[in-house]
Amino acid sequence: MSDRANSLTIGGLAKAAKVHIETIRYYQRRGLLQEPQRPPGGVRRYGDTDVRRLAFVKRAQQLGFSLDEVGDLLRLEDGASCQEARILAEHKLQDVREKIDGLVKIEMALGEMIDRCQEYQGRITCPLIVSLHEGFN
Amino acid sequence: MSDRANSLTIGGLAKAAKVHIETIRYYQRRGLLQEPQRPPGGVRRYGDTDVRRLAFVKRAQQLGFSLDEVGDLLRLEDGASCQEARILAEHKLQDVREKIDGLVKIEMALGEMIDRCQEYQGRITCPLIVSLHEGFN
DNA sequence: GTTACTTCCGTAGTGAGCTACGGAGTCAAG
DNA sequence: CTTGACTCCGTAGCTCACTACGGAAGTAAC
Repeated sequence: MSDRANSLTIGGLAKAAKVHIETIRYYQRRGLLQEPQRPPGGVRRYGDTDVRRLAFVKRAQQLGFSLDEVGDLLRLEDGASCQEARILAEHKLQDVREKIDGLVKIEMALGEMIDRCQEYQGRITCPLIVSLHEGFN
Repeated sequence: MSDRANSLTIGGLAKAAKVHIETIRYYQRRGLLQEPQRPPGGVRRYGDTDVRRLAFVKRAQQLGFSLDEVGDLLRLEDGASCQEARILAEHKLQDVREKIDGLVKIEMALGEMIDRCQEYQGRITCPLIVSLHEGFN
């Protein structure tokens, strides 16, 4: 709606999208966000499409896509290549699952170490340190 | 055992500990690994204690400790301060749990997106891209 | 119309954890 | 004793995603 107005300066866009100005400029340089025409002797204006695009980038990032991959996604958007987007997402899903598995192992190891530390409190050798020496799995 | 021999050159240590030579030198610069005396006109030699220390560092890293934190841990080791080590580990455990929670959310979101992509295959608008625009939670 | 904030733009710096480079010195095999 | 691999050392570069800086031009409020 207010998109046609394109009323935001870069600072307003930054606030609306909750990112730093420099991040916007950085995304423009990386080609993730287009730079609006600058009126001669004026200042660039942004609108809702830009706010939405920033939200898209941030959301994809949260989902574990790197900025390069976000770029791919944005290019797919125009091409409507659902197939390719799905393959990208499937790879990401696998990554995410592997990360979770690793972290769960770490969680268990840390938990055990802390428990043992609790039990043996006051002894000369800290079981946590010993565990670190021994390795896990 | 072969520790007293201290027979390894830096290359041998790197192989034994499965890290790059440059990583060893980097850890020495960071104070995580001590540099053995260099015999005049000779080459430094390393032993099992060094292999074990590298294993310690790598393991702590796997557990999500930064190299600075590993440094703390190594200092605690000598001081036998179990209490402090436990506090460090408890903080790390919390971090790890938060990371897991975030990733599980992402996992679900990605899974759903892929499912929808499957269903709607062939349509003009890719549901995966649409999801990315909508946000999750 | 003056003051004070923004924008613009390019370039440089940050942090974490390495990785590479280059030239001199050292060691081990044959 | 030569050849070729390895070590030493300092410094520079890398990746990722920003973040900061500085000076000129534009804009908004009073």
